[in-house]
Amino acid sequence: MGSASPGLSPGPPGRLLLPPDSALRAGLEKVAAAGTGPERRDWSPSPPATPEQGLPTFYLSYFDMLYPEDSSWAAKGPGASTRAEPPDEPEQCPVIDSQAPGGSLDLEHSLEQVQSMVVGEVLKDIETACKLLNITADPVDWSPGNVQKWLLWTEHQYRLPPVGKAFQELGGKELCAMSEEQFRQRSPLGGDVLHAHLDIWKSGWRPLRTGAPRSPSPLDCPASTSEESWTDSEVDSSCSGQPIHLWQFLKELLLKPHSYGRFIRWLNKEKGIFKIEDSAQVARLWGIRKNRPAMNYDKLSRSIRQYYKKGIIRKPDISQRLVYQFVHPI
DNA sequence: CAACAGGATCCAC
DNA sequence: GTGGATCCTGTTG
Repeated sequence: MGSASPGLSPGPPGRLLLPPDSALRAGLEKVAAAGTGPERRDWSPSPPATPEQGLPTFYLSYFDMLYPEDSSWAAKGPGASTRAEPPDEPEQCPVIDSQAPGGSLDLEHSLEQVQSMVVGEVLKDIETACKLLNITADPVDWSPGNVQKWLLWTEHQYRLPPVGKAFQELGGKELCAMSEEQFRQRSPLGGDVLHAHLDIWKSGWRPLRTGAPRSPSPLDCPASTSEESWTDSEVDSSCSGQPIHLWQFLKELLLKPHSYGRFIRWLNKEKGIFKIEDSAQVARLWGIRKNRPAMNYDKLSRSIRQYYKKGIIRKPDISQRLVYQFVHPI
């Protein structure tokens, strides 16, 4: 890893270039600016959960795809797993480095590709959050409980200071009606960023509903085809708002390595063996999903152990700490 | 000390 | 009844 995303300096040169009419663009740029400015606010009171700080997860997750850690993005086929760096065309990222003289057309095309990739990732993340939180994509529909879930989630994802209390009792409609200034008043630290995130949601949910042109997401409902093959169809529980099972939730996290790979990841996907890298974080996510603020790994692991009898999850043959195995990976 | 195993109880659906 | 959540005791590495 080491160097932070090359060519992604916060200033105009590395700015996200989204379609000019895109409301998403505005939100993204606001969020990006808030997170990467020279006077970037460091409000995480506790030591960050993950080592590779520097950029907020928001940024990281969208640029992970440009410099993929997980092979899924590289799409080199199912076999090319683990962290073997993609040997071919490692410089897929078309940004910056406009060395090629007269290559402006190519550059534009490349930038368009990057834009659509970023927008696609934003939409995918919104979808994922919808599923994991069991909320609708349109913030206007949110109940006060949904709003709190979203706040918790966003705080957690983008390491914002805790602001949930400042927005208690607010429904989605009220939230959406609030200006950035009002956000700032309620939450001087991070209120503006939160507003920007909400902006993204407000403009982002539409394509999800209307089927506006965009690349299909592996997490679309109903389950679509992707290299994630076996997990997709089974995991897609939360589309209909049914209560999600723990094993489904775990698989959903495993499906998004570029978002949750720091918390939980496959050790051997074919065999269904996975490792919980950050037990506290996984438990916390599960708690958010189930509205159980007191959730911890002790309780979560007890629930996992209930799966032993049911033949859903077991300990792998060589038992290791925090490593479990899905009994029926296919 | 954190992870692990599993019994017991409670609760929502 | 099912699927968890919670609490607990005891074990293990």
